Amino acid sequence: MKNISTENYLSEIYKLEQSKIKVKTNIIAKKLDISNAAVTDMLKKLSSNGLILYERYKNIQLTQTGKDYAAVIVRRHRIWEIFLNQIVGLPWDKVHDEAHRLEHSSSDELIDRIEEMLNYPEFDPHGDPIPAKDGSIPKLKESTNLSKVKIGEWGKVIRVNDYDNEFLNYLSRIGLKLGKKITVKDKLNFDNSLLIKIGNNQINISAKLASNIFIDLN
Amino acid sequence: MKNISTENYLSEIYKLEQSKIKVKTNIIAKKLDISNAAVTDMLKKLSSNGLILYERYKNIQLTQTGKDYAAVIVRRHRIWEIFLNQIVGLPWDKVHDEAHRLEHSSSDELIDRIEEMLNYPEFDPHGDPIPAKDGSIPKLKESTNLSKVKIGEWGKVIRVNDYDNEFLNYLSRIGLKLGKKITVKDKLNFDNSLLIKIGNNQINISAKLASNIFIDLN
DNA sequence: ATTAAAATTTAAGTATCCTTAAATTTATAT
DNA sequence: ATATAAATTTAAGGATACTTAAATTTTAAT
Repeated sequence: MKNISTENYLSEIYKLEQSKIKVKTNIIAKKLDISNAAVTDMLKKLSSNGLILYERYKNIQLTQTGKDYAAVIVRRHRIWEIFLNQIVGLPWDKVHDEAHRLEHSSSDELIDRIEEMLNYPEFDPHGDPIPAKDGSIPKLKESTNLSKVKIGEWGKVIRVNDYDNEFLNYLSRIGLKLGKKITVKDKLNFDNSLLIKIGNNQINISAKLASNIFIDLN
Repeated sequence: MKNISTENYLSEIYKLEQSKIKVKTNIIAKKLDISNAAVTDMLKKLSSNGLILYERYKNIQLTQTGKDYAAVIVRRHRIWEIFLNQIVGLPWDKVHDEAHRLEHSSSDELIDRIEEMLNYPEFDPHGDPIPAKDGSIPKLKESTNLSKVKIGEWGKVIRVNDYDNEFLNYLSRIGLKLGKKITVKDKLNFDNSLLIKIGNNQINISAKLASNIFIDLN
């Protein structure tokens, strides 16, 4: 176990790489809510520790060592999330923050044991894949951003972004969970909002909200 | 949540006070495995933060604020220990270290939820009492140090010290658990070791080992 | 009461990870 | 192509929590 700060940098960079987003000082600073200068400082350290490839003003990349280590952290995080959700019964919008702290404080033995208890899950409560012990990642089903779904089409929710607790809490309140069927009934050009049917309810959701929900189209 | 270091100091001081041991720089340094100078430094900070009463060269005492905060940490630790032992299935000698890390990374909501799952236990897997939310502590049954038990007497194990994993692991291997009946069959003046009967086995244990086991005498 | 040993504190310095402000480099718009 | 904006880095500095070495105070032994 390295220090918490290093672990946070590595897992943010890892998640950005996974989403095919170019990794830059700026975005790391925003994600970690610290100054750009602090990030530059740390990038030099991570680089000299062989965890990332870094040249001034250029994009950042994890080395294989960095990637392996980051996968361990992300794995810890996502296994904790399922555990907290399924076994402890914490709601969707609480598990992320809790898991974010616990991920730095648990031995591999504990994580492996919990993984076994959960019967080797592949996806966390938000639909994100859980890296296996060897670093391999379960394939995500192809998905469509809800904001791109056309009127009349329907599908099942397979992933939601987990950045924002208010967002997740709202999803719970409208009964939106992984696996739920959603039909797009209408779209307003005016504000790009969507009228969706979920269960027996029809609700209007904003474009921004829709863009954080991913659908397995029928 | 304050920082990890502060939490470690407070819970060590708290445990020392609970055991009626005079709290001195020296002993804190040993418990936390750091230099005396570092402890002196930190005591000044804790004092100026109103968590302890401290005068140079004198004994140290928690203030009420410090005591309340320490109880929260010790509570977190011991609830995690039971959870890890009973729900996750970690052995006796693994739970302490794991809980020691987790105690700094869990919200009160999580701890309360786990406490509920465990049906409000009063003692941790080593027999130590769990402070309640209001800081009150379940009364320990009166106990006798095993090394003080006379030949022919018997009783049940109600607490063991949790300082040393090798010790705990050895107890497991000889089948010694909380609640087990132990009879003292003989004592050797030569080295103060004891011959004890536990289950159907008779074994010889050292004076030092015995002094870390506490018995509810018949 | 004196002295030696033990405990404690002070002093000086280190590593980590952050800050703001200023300087530099890169990207974008026209 | 050039000006301007945006991103990034450098520079200087701060808080935290350690370290070792030296100085001071307390404790214990005689």
